[in-house]
Amino acid sequence: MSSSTTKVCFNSNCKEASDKWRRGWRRRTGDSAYEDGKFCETFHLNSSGWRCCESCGKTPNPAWPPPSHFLPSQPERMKDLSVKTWSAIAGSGPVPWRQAPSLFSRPDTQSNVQSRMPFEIDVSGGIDRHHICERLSNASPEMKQERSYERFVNGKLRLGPSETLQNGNAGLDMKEQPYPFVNDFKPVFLKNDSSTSNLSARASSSKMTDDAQLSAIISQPSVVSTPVGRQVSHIAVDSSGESQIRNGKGRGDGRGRNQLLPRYRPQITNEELQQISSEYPIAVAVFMIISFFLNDLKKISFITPLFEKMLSASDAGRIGRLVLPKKCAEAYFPPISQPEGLPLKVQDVKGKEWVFQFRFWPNNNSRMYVLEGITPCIQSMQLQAGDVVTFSRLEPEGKLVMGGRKASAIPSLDQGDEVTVIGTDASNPGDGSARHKSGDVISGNGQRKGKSSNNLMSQNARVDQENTYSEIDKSGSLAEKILEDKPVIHTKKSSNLSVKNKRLRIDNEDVIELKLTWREAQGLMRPPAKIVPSFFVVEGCEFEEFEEAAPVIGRPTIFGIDHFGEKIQWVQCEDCFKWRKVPADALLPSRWICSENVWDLDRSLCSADEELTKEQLEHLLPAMNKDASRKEDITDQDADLFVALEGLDALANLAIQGEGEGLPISSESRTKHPRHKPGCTCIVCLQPPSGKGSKHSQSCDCVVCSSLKRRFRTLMERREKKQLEKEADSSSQSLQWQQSPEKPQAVDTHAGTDAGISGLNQEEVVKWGYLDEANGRKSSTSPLKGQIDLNIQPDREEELSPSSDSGAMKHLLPGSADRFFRQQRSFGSDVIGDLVGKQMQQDGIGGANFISCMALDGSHQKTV
DNA sequence: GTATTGCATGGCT
DNA sequence: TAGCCATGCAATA
Repeated sequence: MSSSTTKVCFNSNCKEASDKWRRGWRRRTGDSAYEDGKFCETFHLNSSGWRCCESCGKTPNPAWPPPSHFLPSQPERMKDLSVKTWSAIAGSGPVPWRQAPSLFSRPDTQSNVQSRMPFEIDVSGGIDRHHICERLSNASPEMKQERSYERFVNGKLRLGPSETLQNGNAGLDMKEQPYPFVNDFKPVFLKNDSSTSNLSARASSSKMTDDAQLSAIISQPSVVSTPVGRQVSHIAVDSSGESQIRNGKGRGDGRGRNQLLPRYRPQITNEELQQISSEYPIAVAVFMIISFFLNDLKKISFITPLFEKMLSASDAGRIGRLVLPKKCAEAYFPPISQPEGLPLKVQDVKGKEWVFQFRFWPNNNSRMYVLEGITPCIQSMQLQAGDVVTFSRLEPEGKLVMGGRKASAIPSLDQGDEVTVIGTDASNPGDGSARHKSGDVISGNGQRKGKSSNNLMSQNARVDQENTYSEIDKSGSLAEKILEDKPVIHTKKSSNLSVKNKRLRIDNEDVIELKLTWREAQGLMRPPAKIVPSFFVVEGCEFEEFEEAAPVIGRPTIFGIDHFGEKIQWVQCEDCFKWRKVPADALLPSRWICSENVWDLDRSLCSADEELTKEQLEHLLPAMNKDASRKEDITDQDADLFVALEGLDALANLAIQGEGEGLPISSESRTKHPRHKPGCTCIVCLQPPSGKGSKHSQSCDCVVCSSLKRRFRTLMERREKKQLEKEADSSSQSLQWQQSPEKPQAVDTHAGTDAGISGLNQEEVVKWGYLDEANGRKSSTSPLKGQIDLNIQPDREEELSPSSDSGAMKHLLPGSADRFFRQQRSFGSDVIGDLVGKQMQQDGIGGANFISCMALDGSHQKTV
């Protein structure tokens, strides 16, 4: 208690003078904000000066509304406490119920809380602040947390673990919410004319002590606040399940103490609550707030959303049985000991009363609770499978209220973090597949990860995912086609996918397509704009690492080399479909049009001529089509055409990016690794899928390549000699074999009759890899397939497992050259170690060197 | 033959 | 791995 020489109240607005001063209200934190202040005993209602310490200069938390918001004169309170004002209260001020405050709880910012504990608000004539604060100070950590209402962290609200947001699943993962979020909350109350709530009875009892009153308040769960405009309420279901108070009485048997699954947490919409409480204006809520401080909680009742459930096909079927979540049934419905159960009166939002049979079946030493006879009610609400039924309770009378929500009206993506899959028909209530779990399908933010995002985050996730899909959709014909062809992820059985994987099952066919989509997406990935990646090297491969941002989906382009030898991209205008040349490092949006061609203003209009000639376009498009197509190979006809047009020289030029000139590079040469830049020649990017093809360029003269070439020549000479000997011994058999229909059509390496390879010797054939893989087809347009392949093991050519790669061995044919050619095209990279290792051993290169070579394979210009 | 009931099964968490 | 629960299905009305 500080004494002062002044005899005037510290509050400048107070003109009282006194010799008997007391120190300012002691704060629970014990800080001295008002320690040296002097306050008279009178609370100056209309003054805010008392809030601001004129001694130390400390002011109330700016998040707090001015005091007048809390305690205007009675008529003014009703007027001032608009929804907007209320929201401020909900977010920062004294929130008289449990749920809304818990929205903002966060245990790691206790100090903030302490300064803004609602019971510290100076309510004149109300609760003894000191006493309450003492109680709170002495409360257990859990209680503190429970009562740690709102906190701000860097201007944002952090939501505590026990909170439930509009999607009903927040609180599993703390996410930041922008502060305005709290403005969305408003209470919904019902007027109770007939009875007095337990809360009000307790709170309004004049005999109750403040502590008891506080206890009553704190333990009272049956209050609802709903976010305005977000259509979802906050709920009275606490995560601990300890608020299972029915008619004001807790569950003595501890039922329902376990946490409800997020998908059952109610997301009752504002409209629903409003519908239920249509005759009770928001002003009642305001009145409730004020009444709380005035110890006048009479004539108020509450809606407590209990749980909700998405209707399964069975639920919505003719059977008329609604399977109730066990925990919900046990927590919120009357206890039943007999399977027959008991009739349960439920009122719908229209006020119509239904009677269902609440019963259970024994099931695996457990119970399966059902509501029977719900069909009329379901039909009355026009609900179908996939829609959601909600159960609420009117307090204090405990009347059950059943609501419904159409699937198409579900505001959140997730009920437990589900996401809407683009292309699904969410409006089809019979198809619950419209809702997906993010964790299962796309995103990593799902509840399935054991965490849950709040609704905003979910919405963001949805937006992101939509964008992602959209970008893929726009940028890739395959993706687009997939989305067109597969608008809905099918399920095997039920039309109701609800929330479980079972209901999200994807047919194998779809899985394949999704994989292809992913492959496509990989090809579309680009480094994010303005993001400078860091690089690290793994086994000689340089990787880009984007720590701040993931690669983005860009418009598919075809990389090439222009006439000046510079790398470029060819990109097609979304509108006019003309191909434009842009710099190789340009990051293009998924939708790109000529007007965005800032690099070539002459061709920044769709009316501008295309730079590519028709012939060039012919080369360009097959590559593009191939890239976009799900087909792994082009047809023989295409190959013939391509080879005929360009020949091996063209292939050679295409084979390695940068060695061609003026010709667009096949998309096959583009990076396949999403984190590598286009044109990257590291092993990851050079190596075709499944390990086929070459990792080394045909011009490579590294130890491995030169050794292999030498070894190959020796082997071929030896085998040719053997072959000639055999043929001399059995010329007739040889002739018969040559006429065999099994002889491959395109493996006549000696004849050289195909266009483009005429006159080539074997080495050239090998060099350019004209011969294709196991199916014996001619080379595709893939330049990579035209490169020499080190995946060869001449000494083990007949020992290889058919599973080594591509099943090529199944098609091995007589003739060492053919066999060799085939194998050198088909062996997987997994055998290269053995192959080259043996080779290098023969060549006197140690194993360690070999390992080094392999490690540096992707950049094997380095010395081995 | 149809509807209802009660239980069993199996996918999923 | 236990428990939940969607659904199938046989028994029954």
